[in-house]
Amino acid sequence: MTTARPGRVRSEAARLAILDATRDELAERGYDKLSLDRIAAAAGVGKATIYRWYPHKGALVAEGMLSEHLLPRVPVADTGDVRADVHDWLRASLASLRESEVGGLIRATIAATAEDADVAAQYEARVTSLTRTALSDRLEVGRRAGRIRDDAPIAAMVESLIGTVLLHVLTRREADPAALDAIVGLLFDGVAPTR
Amino acid sequence: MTTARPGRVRSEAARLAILDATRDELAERGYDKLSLDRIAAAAGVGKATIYRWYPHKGALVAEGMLSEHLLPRVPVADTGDVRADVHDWLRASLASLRESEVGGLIRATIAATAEDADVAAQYEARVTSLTRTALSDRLEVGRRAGRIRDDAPIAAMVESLIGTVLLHVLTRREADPAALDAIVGLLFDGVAPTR
Amino acid sequence: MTTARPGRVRSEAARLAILDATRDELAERGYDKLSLDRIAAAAGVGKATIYRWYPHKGALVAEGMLSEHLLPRVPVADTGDVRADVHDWLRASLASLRESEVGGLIRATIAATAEDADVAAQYEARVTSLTRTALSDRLEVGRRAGRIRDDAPIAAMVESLIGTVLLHVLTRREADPAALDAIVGLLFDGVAPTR
Amino acid sequence: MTTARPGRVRSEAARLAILDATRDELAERGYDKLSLDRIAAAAGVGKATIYRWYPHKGALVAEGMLSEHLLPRVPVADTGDVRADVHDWLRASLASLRESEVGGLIRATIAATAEDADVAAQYEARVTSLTRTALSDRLEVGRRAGRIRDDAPIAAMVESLIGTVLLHVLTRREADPAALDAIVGLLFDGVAPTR
DNA sequence: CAGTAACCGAGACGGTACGTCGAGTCTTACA
DNA sequence: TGTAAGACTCGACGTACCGTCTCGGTTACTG
Repeated sequence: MTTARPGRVRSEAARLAILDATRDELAERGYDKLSLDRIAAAAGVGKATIYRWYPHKGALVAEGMLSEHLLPRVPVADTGDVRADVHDWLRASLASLRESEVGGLIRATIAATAEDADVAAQYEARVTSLTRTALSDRLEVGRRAGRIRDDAPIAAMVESLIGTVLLHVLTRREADPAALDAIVGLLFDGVAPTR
Repeated sequence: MTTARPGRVRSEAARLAILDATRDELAERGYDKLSLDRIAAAAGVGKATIYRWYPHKGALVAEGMLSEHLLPRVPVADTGDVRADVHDWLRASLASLRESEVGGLIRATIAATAEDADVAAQYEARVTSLTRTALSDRLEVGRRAGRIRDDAPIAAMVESLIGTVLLHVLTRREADPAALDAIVGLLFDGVAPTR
Repeated sequence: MTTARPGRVRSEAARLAILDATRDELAERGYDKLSLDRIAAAAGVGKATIYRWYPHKGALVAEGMLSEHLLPRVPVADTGDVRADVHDWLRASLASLRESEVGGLIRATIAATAEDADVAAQYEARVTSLTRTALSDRLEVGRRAGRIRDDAPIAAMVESLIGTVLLHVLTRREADPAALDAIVGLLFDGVAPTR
Repeated sequence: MTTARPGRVRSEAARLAILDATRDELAERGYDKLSLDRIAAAAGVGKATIYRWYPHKGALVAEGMLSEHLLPRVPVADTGDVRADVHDWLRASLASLRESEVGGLIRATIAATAEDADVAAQYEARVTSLTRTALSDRLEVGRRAGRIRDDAPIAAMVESLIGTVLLHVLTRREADPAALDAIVGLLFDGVAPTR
């Protein structure tokens, strides 16, 4: 039951213009060079309109991230072959970073996350958790199909996958196919001598 | 044969005071709230002295990082048991983040790395590479000792370990002992069914 | 019909605080040691507010001068005796320089005038011209009363009077009464032998 | 008997290079934009060398002024006709200001004089006094020749002449020939009705 | 359908920090 | 001892943003 207060209603056009302008700024200049003056000007919006809805610079970026406005999702396929599906997800994730706008956005996001605990919490709860769940679910299916050991540490594997992507983003490295194979091999087979 | 240019020599006292003040500011406020005015004041140094040696804020942070001034090193022990040594390194690394100053510094470092490609390159070349080498060397010894398969993807394993630490830093998570065990188990044994 | 632009209106309080602080700084330290940082601090105003309205240091000083804020006016009396009235004006003008604040302000004004052609033009148009007119008018009345020759070079006389005051300011000299008499005698009687 | 102290002797080349560079800077940018860094660079001299000999910026300018390095002298001729000689001096003085370098230098000098009492005193004692004496002497000769009244206020006349030149410099005005005639007429004949 | 409450753009405000430049001092190596 | 070079502290410059605050004006619910 919406309260229906009196007064003018929030302008959706302004909201979207702000988020679009934020995304552009973030991709182009990064988080700490983000300027609300510039965003307001680019969005054709008064600065006060931004501050009416977002208390901090961080809050604005957080909203941008957890909407569709900032980051593309990389889906986890299910072809029946877990190992191949994980491999593909990893390859696709690293490939998406090659598109310069996506790489810039993710790095901006990481910077925001590093600087601001609230942003980090939002990000974890509403963005990373989706990826985490998607991977977990796929691995769980693989386990039930017998492609993964019953007692396998699935959560740890998800962590490793995400951590690997993160490290590649920060070090701005290429996604070397051989290295990809090595990672997937590692996670599935481990390094210990054959038991 | 040093060139012996004319003119006053660079003040080592000023250099150290600047790096100390930078570390304190970084730990306390993070990378994007870093103020060179404040650093200069805290170091008892003119702002021009900072800019004489460091063209960007990023360059200053980079120098701070690759000296002993910013980050503690976590050594990799060799007790004969690779698995335990890796486990200990991971536990110690994650534990060091609990000390609030270290956590703040690392997050500031990550932000700097995300925002500035030069900083990232420096960091990779002079900091991460040390850890990477230390871990690789230890694993290599383990391999020669037969505790690790001959064809094991050691480089990938190192990546996974560092990526895991990174992800914990950014998400500000506790180092849950069970999760630690899971990660080490994963890396050594993989998730595939027993061959 | 005033244009009524959008946006917040200019703060009159800030404008006056800036001019007052400028006057104080100018009297105390002179034109080239004038610091906009100090003015802003003394006026309780952001530096940007000064720069928003005055593009140069010179423009600020110019505005200060042509308002009542910087210089006192010395009136030209009309007692019926031109010679005495001019004498009094000259004495009063030179006397006012003895008050340390006025002397400092005038010297600052002269420095501003010497350094900046725009300031000089403003000063001529809106300050000196008032004195020039006041003296001219009084002398013209004296001419009509027959106390001054019909073909007397009134404009040149005004120039001489102002130039004399100026020279005293710059050389920081006392207003010697005998010298005053001599100047007035010179201007009325000339130096040529009696015709 | 020169004392012949030990050590290297003062470099005359450096002294002259400094004064030349000072004159150029002063003519081009004026007193308050004078930069000792720039002077030192232009003169090929260390900044310390300037400060060894001149305690303040003002002292350097003062020395420049009272040497031949800054200002041209306008001589006072003696053709037998005082009135014409004074007229010519005034015309030549005002004409010299038209040369842009001289005008700039004089205005810089005035600014220096207005800002710094020491400079003003030096200037009065070593520059203006020369002009003052030259004019006084010529007028005195005229008096002895009967072209000027015995009781004429010669000092006041000199003041008026110098004051007039000063006012023209500051107001950046043309030397209008008719105005020149008027001034000379004023000083010789006064404005009072014929006695 | 008039009031009025909440919104909107524009843009000025007090501040903080930026990166640069200049003043005046000090420290080298060399002459 | 004097000199060129150049690093030093201090402080001002003029610009850019921050987050706040009026302005005049626009919706849209409410009495």
